[in-house]
Amino acid sequence: MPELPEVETVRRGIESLVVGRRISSVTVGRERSVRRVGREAVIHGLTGTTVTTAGRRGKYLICYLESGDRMMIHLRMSGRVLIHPPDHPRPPHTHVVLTLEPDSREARRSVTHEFRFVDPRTFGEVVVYDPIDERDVLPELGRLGVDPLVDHFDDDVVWRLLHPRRRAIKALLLDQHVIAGIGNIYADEILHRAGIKWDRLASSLSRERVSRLRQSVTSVLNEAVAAGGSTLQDTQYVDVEGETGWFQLDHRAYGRGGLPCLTCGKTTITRVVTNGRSTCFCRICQR
DNA sequence: AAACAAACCTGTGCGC
DNA sequence: TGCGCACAGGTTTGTT
Repeated sequence: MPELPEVETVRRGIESLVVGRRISSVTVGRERSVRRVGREAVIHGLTGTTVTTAGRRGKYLICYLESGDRMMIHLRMSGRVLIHPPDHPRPPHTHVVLTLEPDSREARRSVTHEFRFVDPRTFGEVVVYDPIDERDVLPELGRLGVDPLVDHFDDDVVWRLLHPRRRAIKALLLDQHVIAGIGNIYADEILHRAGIKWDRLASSLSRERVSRLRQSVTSVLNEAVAAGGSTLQDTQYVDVEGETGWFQLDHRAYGRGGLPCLTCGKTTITRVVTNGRSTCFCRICQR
């Protein structure tokens, strides 16, 4: 579910509601959500400490702790972070709960809250680790590609990344080792706005078209972050306060198979399935 | 190098 | 109303 804009929205929520507040207790319901390091490491690593900074790379959330350790959260398909008062009913599939002490300096932090990691499909995870062990515990972090909003991301960078590769452009956009943070929704939106068909080989695109693609990546992701991400019909994705995003109202391709193309108005959006993943695009606008 | 399938899980929506 | 099946935002691993 959550891609870069949704994860960034969660990161901002943690920044405003969690950073600086002591974690007084930790409970882990489902071991699977902490499978990487185990229940004890998560409980001992978090109890009594404080999140000092909330960071993100691609779809990985990384909270820096006062103890020197770090907490990595990946939401995968169905994970959510919710920050609510203890008397607010815990949703089903609440697997990890951190109790946050009040912070009298700010009204919305002045009472106890629970930081809840909720995840029906349990693909997501919470990892607490010493940064010295990062390479061993989270080897995939070291293999992440450039983050379009965190790293330097200009036409030259994107050209060098894409042009050498004889691979369908959508597959490259989705490849977290190349560019980190884009998933199925935003890949379709980015390609639609760039006017590029999903199966074009990256090596066949001109510098001008790669430049247009880079602009599309930047503008779509920034606009989506500004809108608080995309919440689809099932309302799976919400921010830490339970609010939906709004970028789905600006979708022009994703989920619009059979509906008119809002850009050209001359045809309908085509939906194809490859590798069990759906792709929506316009046969006229995208070539 | 790249394409593809399967695996990890649960919930939802659809057709019958 | 109930049942079975297809399908869903991600990522890794293994096979062609």
